[in-house]
Amino acid sequence: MAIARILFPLPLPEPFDYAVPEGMDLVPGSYVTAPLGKVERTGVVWSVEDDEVRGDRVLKEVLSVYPTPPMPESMRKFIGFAAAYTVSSPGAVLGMVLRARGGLRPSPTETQLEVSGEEPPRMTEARTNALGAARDIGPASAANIAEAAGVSAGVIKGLKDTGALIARTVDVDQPFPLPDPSLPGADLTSEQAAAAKELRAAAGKGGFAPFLLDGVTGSGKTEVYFEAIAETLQRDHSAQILVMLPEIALTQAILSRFDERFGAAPAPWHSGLPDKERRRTWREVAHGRARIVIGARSALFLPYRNLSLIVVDEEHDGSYKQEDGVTYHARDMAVMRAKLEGAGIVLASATPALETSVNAESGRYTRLKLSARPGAARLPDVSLIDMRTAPPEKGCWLSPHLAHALQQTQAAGEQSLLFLNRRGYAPLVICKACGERLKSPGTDNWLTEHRYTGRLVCHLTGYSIPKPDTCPQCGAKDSLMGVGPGVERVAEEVRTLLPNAVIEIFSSDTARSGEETRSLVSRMADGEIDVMIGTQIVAKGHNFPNLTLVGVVDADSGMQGGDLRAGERTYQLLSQVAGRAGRAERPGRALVQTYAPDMPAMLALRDGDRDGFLAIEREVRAEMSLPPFGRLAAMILSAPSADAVDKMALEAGAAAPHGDGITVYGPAPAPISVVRGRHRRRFLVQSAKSVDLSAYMAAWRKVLKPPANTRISIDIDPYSFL
DNA sequence: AGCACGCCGACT
DNA sequence: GTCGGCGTGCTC
Repeated sequence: MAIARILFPLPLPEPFDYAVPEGMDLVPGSYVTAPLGKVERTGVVWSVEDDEVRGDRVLKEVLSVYPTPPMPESMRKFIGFAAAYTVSSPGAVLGMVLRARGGLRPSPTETQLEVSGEEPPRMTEARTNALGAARDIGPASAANIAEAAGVSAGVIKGLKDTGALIARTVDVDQPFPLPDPSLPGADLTSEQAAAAKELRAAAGKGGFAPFLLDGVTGSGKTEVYFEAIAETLQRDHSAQILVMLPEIALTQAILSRFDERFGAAPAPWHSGLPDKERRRTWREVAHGRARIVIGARSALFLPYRNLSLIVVDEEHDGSYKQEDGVTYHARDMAVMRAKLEGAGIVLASATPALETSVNAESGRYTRLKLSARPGAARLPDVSLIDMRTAPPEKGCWLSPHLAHALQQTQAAGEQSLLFLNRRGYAPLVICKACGERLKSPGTDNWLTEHRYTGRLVCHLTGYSIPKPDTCPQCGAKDSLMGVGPGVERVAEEVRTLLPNAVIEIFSSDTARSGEETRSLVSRMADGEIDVMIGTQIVAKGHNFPNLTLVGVVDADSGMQGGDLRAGERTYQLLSQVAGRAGRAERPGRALVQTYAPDMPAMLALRDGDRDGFLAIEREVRAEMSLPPFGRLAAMILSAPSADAVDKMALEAGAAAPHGDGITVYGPAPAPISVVRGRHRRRFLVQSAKSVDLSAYMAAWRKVLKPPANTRISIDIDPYSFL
């Protein structure tokens, strides 16, 4: 009897053994169902053993096999690798792969009707209308035809019975149209053409080949990697290509650019995709029929049959780091996956992560540089405003310099963008009478005042209350006062400064839906808005041709929190924001307000000296053996009470195995020490580059026996230190 | 992840 | 005296 070892999409430590019924054809990678406890579950065959029965245990039998092609070996290896690296179980990683259950079954079908050309024996007005509608909208369901014709379902049925309408069964999920790589690409500058040529050469050869496409904002990186996609499609007629984007960039605009270049929209994948589309994309990917997939980080875990090229656009973007559940960095995992698949990979960015930049310098990645913007567009002039010598007036947040620039810009009929990464009106509310700082219950987080909605909101937990009239602490009336700037307050200041200007706030509060976002972006692009005030949502990829002034209200705010990437992130964010200015013919300028104009990040930003900035950052990290010159991992313990978590942390610290070149720091309260009523403590573990830190963390985790209620999570390569 | 088993509060 | 709350443990 054959035994199948089946991995389930659950956090189980290993695959489970099942008997293979006589005549069932199973191979490693087959998608199957099998009884697990009381229920029937879907899993993947991890191996098939021709052996006799294992021990004396009676095994349950595999129930059924799905018609989906088996998961390729490279994918199974990738799952194993990802589980070991992230210190989670292979089943948990498989859980990320099998998130569209319906994708395993064939497409649901629908009965559609179309006109046969035959005349019904008796014609009525309703019948004429119905046949007309059926002719107009083509094959459609009975209900749709009835609605389009404004007749009842009975009329449609009558026509079907006479043979004037004929029914056929069609799949609800249609395959994606095939991309055509032979369509002409955009006209490339000589620099773009040179980069495209190198990518085409590598894509034509096939095999693992990592590139860093390092191009300033607006230099046309997309057109260049389109050429690599075209070449890959041409070389291999079953090749699949994954283009990853930060979640926020998955807009209609990028889909239409693919459509224009390849004559077909790509298959989309992201967390907000409706079930029906998710199922369709999953199925088409698994069958190898979806050729180009465009998706957020989770698209890396789709079951491609022949993944040949991965593009990671905006590779430095923080949203590639998955923070809960299985914590992984999609860019790093993508490189690993490309290696296992023997696929090409292109990391594209205007501000590459230090990790990526170091890999390019060491020659592990080939760097392709794009230094010019096509046409007349120039990078803006950046100047720093020293807020110590040119402070704003009391109660204001814009220095006289920036205020003046806003007035000039409006007078010239051009647009301004103010950037402040703080939602709401004021990030802190205090009581003038007793000094109380209002916090979210059970946490240390300040409540942010939102004047537009009249509420106080915790941005971490979502807790929100109407703004009280009296201080909850001392009861003083009308004593609560917002402290510090948010976008709403800056908008108020601009309204006073420019009474005739059209001013809009662009933040996750004002752009809740795709519709609202599109409307704000298109109104700005069309010049209908004079001053846009936005949070980091404005930093990404929008093209505003008439925008000539970018003001950064508080460039220092990103530097708090003391994590190792603060300087890097600030530089990336600010240079992206500054890059919004001057994308068309008009030159742009960026004014950056800072209290620390001597910081390397600020000086580099002013001078456009990204490489100088990276060089300094690199020294610091190398000196301290921080990534990418060393490794980091975090272990976070949480429990309902501070006492319980402290006790557990003490035991965990004592149980940490000794390891050469490994230092364990902590326990310390995690930077957000209380989340949803759970108290958290964190260990930070640092090691040399050569150490297998995942294995160390796994060994440590294994000797810990967390008491009831305490939970342990491990984060390899922590990014946010929160 | 489900789904069970298992021990303590408000109902007929 | 039962119904049911969700805490803990198992699933080949």
